[in-house]
Amino acid sequence: MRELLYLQDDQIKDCIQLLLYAYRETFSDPNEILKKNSLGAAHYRTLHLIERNQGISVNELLLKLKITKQSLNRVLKDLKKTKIIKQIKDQNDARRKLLFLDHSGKKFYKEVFDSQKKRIFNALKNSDAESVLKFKEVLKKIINGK
Amino acid sequence: MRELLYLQDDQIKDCIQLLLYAYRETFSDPNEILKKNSLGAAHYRTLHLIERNQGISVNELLLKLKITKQSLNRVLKDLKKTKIIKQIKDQNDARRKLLFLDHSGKKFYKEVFDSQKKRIFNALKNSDAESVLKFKEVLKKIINGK
DNA sequence: TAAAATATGTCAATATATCTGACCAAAATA
DNA sequence: TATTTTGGTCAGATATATTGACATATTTTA
Repeated sequence: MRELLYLQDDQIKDCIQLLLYAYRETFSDPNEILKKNSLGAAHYRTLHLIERNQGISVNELLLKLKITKQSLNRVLKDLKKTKIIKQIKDQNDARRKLLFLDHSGKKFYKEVFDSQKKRIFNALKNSDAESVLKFKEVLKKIINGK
Repeated sequence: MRELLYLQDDQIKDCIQLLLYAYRETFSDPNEILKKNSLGAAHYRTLHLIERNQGISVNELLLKLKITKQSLNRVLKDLKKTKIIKQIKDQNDARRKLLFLDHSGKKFYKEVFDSQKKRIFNALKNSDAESVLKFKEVLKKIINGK
């Protein structure tokens, strides 16, 4: 069997370290703005998913976040109180409460996203289209992998 | 100016989400083994860096981890107690205490790393060398970016 | 050599984000 | 009608981090 350089342990450890740093930097950028609004990283992760999946139900959100509903509820309560998100009963199934960005939510989301966007934008700007494509492909394989 | 598709907000949001998922999955794999040894993710992050940088000092470790020394000390204390790491005085500067894997550390690190390796290994195995290269390049740009 | 700086460690209080487990109510479904 | 699904809540525990104060040993500097 051919020895593939990029499959050696050292290379894999490199990847793991890069992933750790990239995640940490990307998700620490919005902390300042979040803190000013008495919110934390957990609120942003949730907000991000609601913005990307307007009308998502609580259960669906739980599956994506992989946390307990007790944890999520603390976050949702804070986001509702500050009018960042709202919940609307599903017409077809009144048990389900669908989540949307609320009044102050759109402005707030934009603000937080912009603080995080720069880092990714610059990285992609300095890469060619193909690199970005491959970058995403490998990430997807990691997510679905094991 | 040409409109680059991969620089649009939606694409950037995609990247952010992929990064979040990839990080979460990769760093949740070792949790089971860690828990069995009464250790957590923080211990592994530290252990990983010590393995990759044998002989690193506490201060250098702090800079890489970006946490306070009080936080790090809890982690180091646990890792020393269980003979996973050891500290040896720097010959040239006796204030500095250098960190190395200890007796049970090598075996334990291997075990934990292996639990995390599969996911990355498979992802890279199913990618070509160039993709892996580009993947790492973009990650590096994200880390150094903003 | 005395003073300042550096490297490490510790104590205490607090914040945050998560967990487990128990329980409840409304609505849909079998 | 009985069961399941969806959402919410209370209480207590754990893991990881913070701030701020202080202590000790060692090295560097004035």
